[in-house]
Amino acid sequence: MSKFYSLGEFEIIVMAAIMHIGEQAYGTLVKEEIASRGGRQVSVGALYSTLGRLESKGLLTSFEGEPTKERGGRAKRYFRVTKSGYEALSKSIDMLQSFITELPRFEH
Amino acid sequence: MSKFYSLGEFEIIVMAAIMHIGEQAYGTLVKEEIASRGGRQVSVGALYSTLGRLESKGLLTSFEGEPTKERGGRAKRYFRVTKSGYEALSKSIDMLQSFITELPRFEH
DNA sequence: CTATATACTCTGCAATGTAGAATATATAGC
DNA sequence: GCTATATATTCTACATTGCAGAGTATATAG
Repeated sequence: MSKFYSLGEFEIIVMAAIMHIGEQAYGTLVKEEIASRGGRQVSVGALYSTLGRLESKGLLTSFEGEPTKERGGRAKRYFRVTKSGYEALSKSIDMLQSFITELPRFEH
Repeated sequence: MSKFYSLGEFEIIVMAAIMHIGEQAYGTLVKEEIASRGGRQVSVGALYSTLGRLESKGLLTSFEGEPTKERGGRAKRYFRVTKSGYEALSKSIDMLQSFITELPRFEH
């Protein structure tokens, strides 16, 4: 029986961003996806420490890729959401949705 | 200009639960609302420390109420979401929605 | 006045969130 | 083959949020 992990807010964003990107998901691209989709600034440190923690819990896996063709540089590390990662993400989203859908209007 | 607060996952749940309850929102009832709506177990400590932190940031306000009519006991402390609290909640929700709506299906 | 129900406060620690410097490693051009 | 530069990740350190349970306060009932 695998442990159930409840995801934090940023963890949800990172996991979802990886799913949106698909096969090409690697650190820097995830960072850009978050910036463009959510309009949210992310530091490299914030992102990679979260990626590492998610992987150590088995919610993500990663493998080495190749450097960028055009200009070179360090090799990419690609990330994939695992089955249990997807389950944790789904549960976290469902729980959140039960609170944030049909949120009552604010009355001063 | 008021500071913008990005909310954590549990903070979102607590704020939303208070809005769902409305005028009668006080600690123990919020705890029950979270348990029934989200199916999520919450300890008293987790809840009140979060309520206190949200209030100290001006996202919630509170005031003393009366004890339970039927059986007595300690007086309730009622909570209300403030205007800036609602704004922070809305922004956090919008950002999350931009990631979790139309989430791609998982493919092994 | 004591038993009990209701409700909140306190204390301490674990987990997540965040930033930016440091490091690694590829290509291009001389 | 050096050096400059672009690409990308790792490391280190600390702040904030999440979480649990014991402890305290205070009302009514009998």
